[in-house]
Order: sequence, then structure tokens, then C-alpha cells
Amino acid sequence: MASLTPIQVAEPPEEKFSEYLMMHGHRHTRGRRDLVQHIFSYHDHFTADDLVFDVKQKKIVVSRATIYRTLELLVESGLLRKLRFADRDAYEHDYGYPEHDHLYCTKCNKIVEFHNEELVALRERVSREQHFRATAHRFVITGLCESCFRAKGAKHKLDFV
Amino acid sequence: MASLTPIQVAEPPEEKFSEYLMMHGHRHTRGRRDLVQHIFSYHDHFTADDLVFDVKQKKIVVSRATIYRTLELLVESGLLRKLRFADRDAYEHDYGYPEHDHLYCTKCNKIVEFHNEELVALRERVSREQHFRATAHRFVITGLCESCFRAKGAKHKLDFV
DNA sequence: ATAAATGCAAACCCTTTGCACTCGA
DNA sequence: TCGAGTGCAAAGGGTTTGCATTTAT
Repeated sequence: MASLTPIQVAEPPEEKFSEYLMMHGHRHTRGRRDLVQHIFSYHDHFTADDLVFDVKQKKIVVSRATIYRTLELLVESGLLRKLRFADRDAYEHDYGYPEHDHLYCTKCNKIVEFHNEELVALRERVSREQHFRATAHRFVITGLCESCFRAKGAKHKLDFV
Repeated sequence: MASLTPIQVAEPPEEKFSEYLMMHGHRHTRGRRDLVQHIFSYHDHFTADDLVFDVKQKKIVVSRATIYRTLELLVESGLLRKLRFADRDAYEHDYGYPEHDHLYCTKCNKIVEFHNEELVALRERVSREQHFRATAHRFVITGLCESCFRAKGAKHKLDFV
């Protein structure tokens, strides 16, 4: 999330999640608390598997199942956004960050974010032309980041876009 | 592919595939021939599973494994483009069709194509700003097509973008 | 003839789920 | 207390693969 400035938010994500849980009759458990805290203190984009790894490192006790289940709640509550890169689901902070799109380096898998006003306008224009009610979009520019381009070793084959 | 006009191409896809196979020391088998012919005579966007179904209908003999393997060759040879919608891989004709992007209806799963020059320019501009060497992009506008919007029954939950 | 292609079924990989146990409210 | 949450391990679902057999060249 390095390249974009966080939005000012009224309350920390942990608190927002608490509220969400309460509102929906869910319990505020140890695992959920630890996960949210971890996710919002460290992570940029990450996968469920990254969390499994991190959690082991940090000796946080939560099973893989709970991780998946908590991720779902975090998406529902608007704290995280679920994306898809390469061949698995990835998550990023949604709460407290502005709308943005991504550049994806196929060599080092780095994800860079950017925001572009024109894109939003373009999306609206295209939708209107096509009589389509847009609710979301996904724009990913795939290629090589500067350092990978310079390094230019074996070219990575782009599987799908 | 209905909404975009095909590009004039020098040779039919079947022939282009033949060349590709030959160039790479691959054999021109019955299954491959039948699949390519089928794909380029009928299909719009489709999944591997769609092919499995079609093939059964048409009494073409090719196993699921061969379908997957042939699809890979078709992507390598530039005849098809592999995309990802919802939770599975989808393919579309690449050879003989102009660059384009997609609108995706989350209710009826319809895929509509569109081409927008500005988007290409925007991609270049953003890439330059970010010192990124773009090789491809993916832009999907998600929402409801006109008829699904009118029908407006149960709202489909957008899982991920 | 012989290396490549095929078909089958098993393996894979990420993700989801059934169920008995645990724990938060 | 007692229903929601958890962990485990098994199931799911799309895709890939090992291997014996078939086939194109």
C-alpha cells in the first residue's frame, strides 16, 4: 500500500470489526482479534497462506479454517478487499484506503497501486454506452517493474490476464 | 465476440495452428484439428468444461485431458486468450480480434466486449509514471447488464473483483 | 519404428465444510 | 448455560499429470 496515502478514518479497523461482529451477533474471539490486529499492523497484499505462515511465526493460535472464515468476515465487513492475482485469492486493506488499481510485476510478483481519476470517468462512460450498471471494476496492468526490467533475465511467461 | 468487428486476417485460425504445431515439432492430430475447428466455428467466451460438453454433443472424441492440453497450445500459439472470470478460466478468440476489454454481468454471467482507445493511452501514461514496462492489462467492469438490472431479483453478491 | 499424443484415473492445490469439541456472552 | 466458533481432517472443484496405450510421421 506504499504508494497511496491512507484516508483519514474515524476509528481503527479493529474497532470497526468489533462493531461489525456485534451488529451481526457474532462473537469477538481471540483468534479474530489476533488476526485483525496482525493484518492491520503488518500487511500489504497477502494470501490466506501468507497468514498461515505469519501466524505460525508469531505463535498466534488459529487454524487454517479459522483464517479462511475470518477473511470472509473481514471482506463482508468492508475491512478487506478480495482480489485475484495469478492463481489464488489475495487480500488488501480496503478500509482506510482510497480506491485504486494495480500494476503487477510478473517477475517479482510485486503489486504497485495507483489511483487515476480518469479511469473512474472512463468506467462510467463505457458503462453508460453499453447500458450497463457498473458496481465495481478491476484494472491490472501487467508487466515488469523497473528493477525486473533492468535485470531482464529469463522472461516470465504471462499465463493469463 | 458479437460486439466487435473481426480484424481481417491473412489465414484462417486452423491454418495458423497447423503452422504453429509444425514449427514446434508437434503433431497434427485428429483431436486437435476437431477442437480448433469447433472453437473457431462456434465459440464466444467459453470454459474448458463448456468444451467437454460441446464435444460430447458433437460426438467429437477427445478426453478432458486433451482438451486442457490443446487449450494450452492454443494460448501459446496466440489463437486464444486465457482470462479468468468468477472462479474458472475462460478463453476467447485472440487471433483475428481486436484488443478489447470486458463488462461482466454478475447475474447472468454475460460478457460484453468493448474497445476504448483512451484506456490504452491511460495504461501507457500510468505505466510511464510508475516506471513500469506494461506488456498487458486487464480491465473488467463488473455489474449488471440492462436486462438483469431491470429484472432486479435477488442481488448477486460480488465476491471478488 | 518410435517419439509424441491420448485417455484414464489419480494427484494437485486452494478453498470449503461436517462434525465433535470448546469457549464467549 | 448453550449456541457460536474452532480445529481437524476430509471433501470439493477446477486443473494437471503419471503411465500404459495409441497414433502420426
